[in-house]
Amino acid sequence: MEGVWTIALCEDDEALRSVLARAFRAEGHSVVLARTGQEAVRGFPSATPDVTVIDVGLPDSDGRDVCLALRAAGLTTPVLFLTALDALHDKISGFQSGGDDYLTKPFELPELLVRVAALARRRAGDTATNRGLRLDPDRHGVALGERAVALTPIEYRLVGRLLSRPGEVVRRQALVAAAWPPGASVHENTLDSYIRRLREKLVSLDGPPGGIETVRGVGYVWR
Amino acid sequence: MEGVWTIALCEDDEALRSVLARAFRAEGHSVVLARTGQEAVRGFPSATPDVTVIDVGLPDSDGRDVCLALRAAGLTTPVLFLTALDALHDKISGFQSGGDDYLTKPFELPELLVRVAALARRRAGDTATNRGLRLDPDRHGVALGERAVALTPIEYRLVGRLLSRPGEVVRRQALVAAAWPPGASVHENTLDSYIRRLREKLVSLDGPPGGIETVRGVGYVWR
DNA sequence: CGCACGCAGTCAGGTTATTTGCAGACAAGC
DNA sequence: GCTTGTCTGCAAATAACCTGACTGCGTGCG
Repeated sequence: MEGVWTIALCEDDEALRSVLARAFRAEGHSVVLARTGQEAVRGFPSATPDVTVIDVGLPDSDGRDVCLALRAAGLTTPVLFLTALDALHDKISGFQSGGDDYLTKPFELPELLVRVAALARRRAGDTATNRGLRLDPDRHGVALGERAVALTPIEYRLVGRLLSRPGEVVRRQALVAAAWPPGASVHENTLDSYIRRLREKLVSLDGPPGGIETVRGVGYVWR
Repeated sequence: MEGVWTIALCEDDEALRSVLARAFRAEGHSVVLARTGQEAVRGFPSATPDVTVIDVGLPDSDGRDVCLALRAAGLTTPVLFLTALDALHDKISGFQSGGDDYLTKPFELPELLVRVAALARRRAGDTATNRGLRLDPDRHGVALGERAVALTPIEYRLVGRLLSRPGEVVRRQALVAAAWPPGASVHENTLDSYIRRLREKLVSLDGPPGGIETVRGVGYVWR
């Protein structure tokens, strides 16, 4: 896994939705769910996901309209369409309503995961620069200009989560959920230890001061 | 259309090849053609295309091996695989042998054009070379200057995958997928053993130190 | 046939990096 | 000044990896 992302999923089928959500979480990503197009349009923009997966065949509206509505709401994340329709015009119109990829049901789970990863990676390349600091998937670390440090898997997922939305407070609980496998029992203090070590590694890059700030009683922010 | 590119196409079927070539040219791109994997490996690197399209089912070799060979030869362009196989493992191993997209025959021409355009648009910048080490397909081994060592099939595919993206961490899972036939059950430790044997063989070439570095909890990098 | 050989896969034990938990110092907010 | 939550340094526990040796399988050769 190259990074830690937030994935928005809009799917009406109960079974499929939970399978996909579990699969994404198993890879360490956070998931935002919606059952209907309406829910998606209401919920996704504020979640600012890294990738959006939308079922075209929603009960209340066409997934492509949802995509357009999301774009209109200012969401710029890549969109992958999921659909039972495999006629050509559907694919093309999927791409043309702002979609970035297209997958026909039935599909195999790993293929979806791979494609989602490809989309997220592309986006990360576009935007993951925060004051010069960027996640470096190649080295599995972070880099600032020339300098770079390697990170352990947990550290990597932690910065990934913080960097993904600069200026936004991330709750301790959310960080734990992002960095540890689901269901892991994590001692309160363990997170503190990691933050400490992260800060240590980050100063070794000696960029401008700042970085991980703590918000007492809530969590941490990247600034 | 956003630009004019050079597209390399490796396809053995006469009819399909000319249809595709004509379609690409109709959009204003230049096209470099190859009938066989051998031709592709010889011709594509010097053509430095923006996108490479490879048929997996070539008569003389597996398209994925062609991809590995091209990558080893220093070609960094995105690769789109074309294939009649739509079984899952084929798709996955396509992605993991360094492919960037995958299209199953029969496909509709506009879809291919759209995907090729997407790849060309996000074409990555050039990357580093392999410090003189290169894959030697004839001997089925690796060579550094004068010296050369032979490799077993699995070893060969492993270095191939590592060399294909120097400096980029390759996950254990991806290495397994690249080196073993799909669905093979590979004991955790088996990969370790192979890496060990590879390192052993590589020091016998006594080039500069370095080579395969391990990234704990993730995979390995070629440096 | 019987043997040697190279390749592939396994195992057990040693060696590290990573992860976790503790316990005391510190700082913020009431 | 007291409580609560966070920081820090450290050491134990764990998991990942390395290593060397061993087994089984097939191929080719005498």
